[in-house]
Amino acid sequence: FEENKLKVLLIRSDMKKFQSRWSLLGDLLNPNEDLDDAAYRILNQRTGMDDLYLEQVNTFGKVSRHPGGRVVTVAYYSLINVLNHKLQILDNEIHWHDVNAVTDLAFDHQDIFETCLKRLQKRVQEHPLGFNLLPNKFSLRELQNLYEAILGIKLDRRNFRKKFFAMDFLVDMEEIETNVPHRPGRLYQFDYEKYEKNKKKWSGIDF
Amino acid sequence: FEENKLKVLLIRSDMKKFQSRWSLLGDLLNPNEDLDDAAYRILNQRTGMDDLYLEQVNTFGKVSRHPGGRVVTVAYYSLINVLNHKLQILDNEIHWHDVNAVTDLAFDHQDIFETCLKRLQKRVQEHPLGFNLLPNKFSLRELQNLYEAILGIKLDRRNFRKKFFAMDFLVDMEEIETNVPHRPGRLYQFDYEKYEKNKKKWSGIDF
DNA sequence: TTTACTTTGTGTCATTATTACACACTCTTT
DNA sequence: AAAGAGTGTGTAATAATGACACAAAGTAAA
Repeated sequence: FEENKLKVLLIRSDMKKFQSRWSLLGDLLNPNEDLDDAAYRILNQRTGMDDLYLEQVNTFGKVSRHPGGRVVTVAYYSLINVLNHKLQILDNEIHWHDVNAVTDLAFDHQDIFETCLKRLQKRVQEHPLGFNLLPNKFSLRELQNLYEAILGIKLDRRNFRKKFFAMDFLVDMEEIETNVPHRPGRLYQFDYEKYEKNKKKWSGIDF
Repeated sequence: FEENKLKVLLIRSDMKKFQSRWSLLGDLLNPNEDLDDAAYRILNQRTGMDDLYLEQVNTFGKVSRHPGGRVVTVAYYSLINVLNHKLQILDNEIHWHDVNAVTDLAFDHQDIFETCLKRLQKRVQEHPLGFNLLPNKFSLRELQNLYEAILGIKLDRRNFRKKFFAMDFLVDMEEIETNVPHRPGRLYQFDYEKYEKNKKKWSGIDF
């Protein structure tokens, strides 16, 4: 999430057939490696990042999906806060793309991508995942911009604030934004503990 | 779904290690077979049934999950109307079990089973899948019993009826139940076409 | 044939959640 | 000093939900 846009990390395909179209990151599962561990390892190897939200989405297993032979792909998505993690993009064949501008990916990756984005859109309304994409302290405007970017819709500012305050897991840090060209907003933190405690009686965000 | 209970089809494990504990049905993916096709084929081979609702749920890939070696399992669940399809249970090592009485399955199948059941509980509140488990014509009591069995909760009869009528895809067949020891209820059909048309502006059932 | 029993079918009211909308305030920039 | 931009807050109308009661239709048993 950057400049109020939701972005996805893509790499140029190295297959001739797809003549440098973009594709999702991926690699092979090792024989003695748990599937979830593999997803984590691959993400870590490609981005150098650690301690990330990672969720399995779906498994794609059409015979024809990879020109090189039978490949079954288990798709995961991760939420990466570029600011926190200071991702080093070593390879200039790897880039962040606005999710609204992603088209025509290599293999069946367009399908995989859209499935993952839809899953994120749903999940973010059921659990407070969004915070993984924000700095530790954030203003409500930043939070709202994030939700609008993920869901692709405009939200009413007053109702948005009401809703989040009612959920009662934002902690007022008693600080305000700096370097904004207007009246600065208050900064908040997400209270993971409080959320975990109240999880049971909580059934979603729902915009 | 039988006798107002939601049931799952289990088979006795043939592995010594699990000394005839129950397990889910499964088999191997063929080299030149799409994953979804394989799920369908396996279901069909084991049950003789056709034309079923089938949904991929999750992929389980812990190294240690199968004592015989590395097996990655892609879990699907299906909704089978036993009455419509007249399942022949050829093998007496295969049985329907009340979902509330399923414990201690072989392998990691308990985990898989619970994941699938949770998915069904969620899905059935987002899409009208339930009809796959009912006869073509059904009374509102049957429908409510089904939802109660799937969700494991009691629902208010009047509100339930109101909700379904408001959705407006039940067709009144102008017939009534027979062979019930009380006042018979009207019979309804699910109108797939109407549902498909109105799908967009429809966001769930939500009990 | 009468009575008890069970389940159907329906309406209303109180409560809660959602939506839409306006204005004074604070800080920055010119 | 004035303009610009976004913050922070309240309220009223509307819609959705949940709780609840009673007459009617059929069956079963006396």
